[in-house]
Amino acid sequence: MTRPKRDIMISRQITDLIKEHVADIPVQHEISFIQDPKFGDYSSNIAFLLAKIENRAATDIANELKDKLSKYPIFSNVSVAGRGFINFTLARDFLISQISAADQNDFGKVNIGNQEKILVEYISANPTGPLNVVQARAGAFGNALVNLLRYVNYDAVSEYYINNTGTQIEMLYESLLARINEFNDKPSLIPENGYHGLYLKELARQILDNKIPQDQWQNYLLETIIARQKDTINKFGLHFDNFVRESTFIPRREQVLEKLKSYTYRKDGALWFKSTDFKDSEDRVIITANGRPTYILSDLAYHWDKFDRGFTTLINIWGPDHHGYIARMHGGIKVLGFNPERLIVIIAQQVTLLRNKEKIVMSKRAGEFITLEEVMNEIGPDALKFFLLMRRPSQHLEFDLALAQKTSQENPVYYVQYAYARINSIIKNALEKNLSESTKPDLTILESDTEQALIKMIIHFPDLIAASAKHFEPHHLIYYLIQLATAFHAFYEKVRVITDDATETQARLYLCQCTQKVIQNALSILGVSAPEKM
RNA sequence: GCGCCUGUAGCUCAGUCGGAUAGAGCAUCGGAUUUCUAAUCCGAGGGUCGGGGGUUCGAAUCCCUCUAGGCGCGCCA
Repeated sequence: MTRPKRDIMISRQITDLIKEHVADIPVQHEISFIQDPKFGDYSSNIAFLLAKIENRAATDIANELKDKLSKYPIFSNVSVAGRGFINFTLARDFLISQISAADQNDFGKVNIGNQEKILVEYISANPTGPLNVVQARAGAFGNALVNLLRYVNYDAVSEYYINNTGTQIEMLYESLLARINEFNDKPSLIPENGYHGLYLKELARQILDNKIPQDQWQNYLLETIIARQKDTINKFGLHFDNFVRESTFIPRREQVLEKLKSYTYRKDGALWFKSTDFKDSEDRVIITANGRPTYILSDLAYHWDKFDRGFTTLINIWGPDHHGYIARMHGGIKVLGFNPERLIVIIAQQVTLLRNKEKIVMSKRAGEFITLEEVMNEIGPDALKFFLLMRRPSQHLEFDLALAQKTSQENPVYYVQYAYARINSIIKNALEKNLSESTKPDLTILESDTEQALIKMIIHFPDLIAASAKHFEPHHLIYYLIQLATAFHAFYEKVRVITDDATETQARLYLCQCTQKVIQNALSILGVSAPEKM
């Protein structure tokens, strides 16, 4: 007998039942996961919304619906609370029917994206030095976001844009020359806006030692820095589908200029883009008085190319110093003939690093910064990612490196990973005792409070994924993982998995496996490893 | 001066985009292990959601205003 495939999202299943009694469900309708179990498991705000439309009391509507919805066997209880909430408690049989889907490797995958092509561009650091911690944050976030979008069926692509031309690159080269002169005992002065980091001194040494011909210095410099950045990215565990170079778009700048023509004017020898027509605070130079194109010209060419490649949504993750850049980009994109709303800019706010409560001021150009490499070496890529992803991107983030190390024992990443490792150990023990997994364990015996609570957390996973993806907010997964781990640890303390009772053992092993799969799926979206043992 | 972000427990932060008695971790205090990993569990205390006004059935959330902090404001990126 075939039945239509049931939706794995609890919220959708409940909504479907409400739909049988309410013809038009307002878009603001929400099924929320209730944290406090005394109210139930999920709640609906439908009565409030209908009250406004029908001009009736919310409690009356809620009570009517309650009577109608109570008859469905998926609920063990439906109640009305507050001024008109409808609260649902899920029936045990229903929980069991849902958990039986949770040992699938793809559990939690829901369709939101419909294979829409979406491009996520992040980090895109200038190839002028080592990656820093803000870029680490953008990196951890972008990587997790791409994974999350793919999980909900977007055709998501990650891209890193390398600004390998322009004034900054020349400045970098001049700074290198100064360092080389330094070694050759010639007069040397790093330009005022140049790069003072010691890595350039080290590179200068390398160039001299390897007797690199002078006409290759600039290329050697750039390629070395780019290679090092990529190396750091790999060590941090980030994956990019494409690395795109700004130089690729030089030919296309002309076409951008052509399109922008009616929104440009000459002043003081420069060519200006009338971005104030698009809510920018001032107009912007696109060709300088000495004939150089500014950054935005290439960037517009690049974004034009993104749209040409068929992406319908572009997400850019920028540092806080770029917020003033958004208006002109949106303006430019509009003039190019695309919908500026299709470019979504997420600002990854600043990261303030402290060491022993003292702020570390970071400026790449001044050469004072803690690199991503250094932080990673101190606290490890997993803990660093987890930490950076815990905060929503708009939140300014501060953490003390000394503290992060000192409290690493209580670090939430270990708490979650420990749950995974614990389960692994249990399963290993079961295998050693030749307890074969039952394909159809009798799950009805999972009736204790901690078991029920754990099941509820597990089957909520698809809803959590959907909500996180919808708002581009991977940080919800962190809080979910901590809750899930809490539910598991509580279960572990309360009941024994491997006992003399075969039925009980198999049912509990099954629950462990489901928990483990969910932890694994969530961690892998975040880019954090799931260790077999700790 | 203009723009962006932030202000929630002692500390670091969530709060499913307007919903119920505002939550978690850390820290503090008090308990738990002869059994599958104590990197664990159970419990307690701790709040004028920066202040004020407005919108409505209902506001930490939306609007206005004040205030505090951070960042940005280049013919750099």
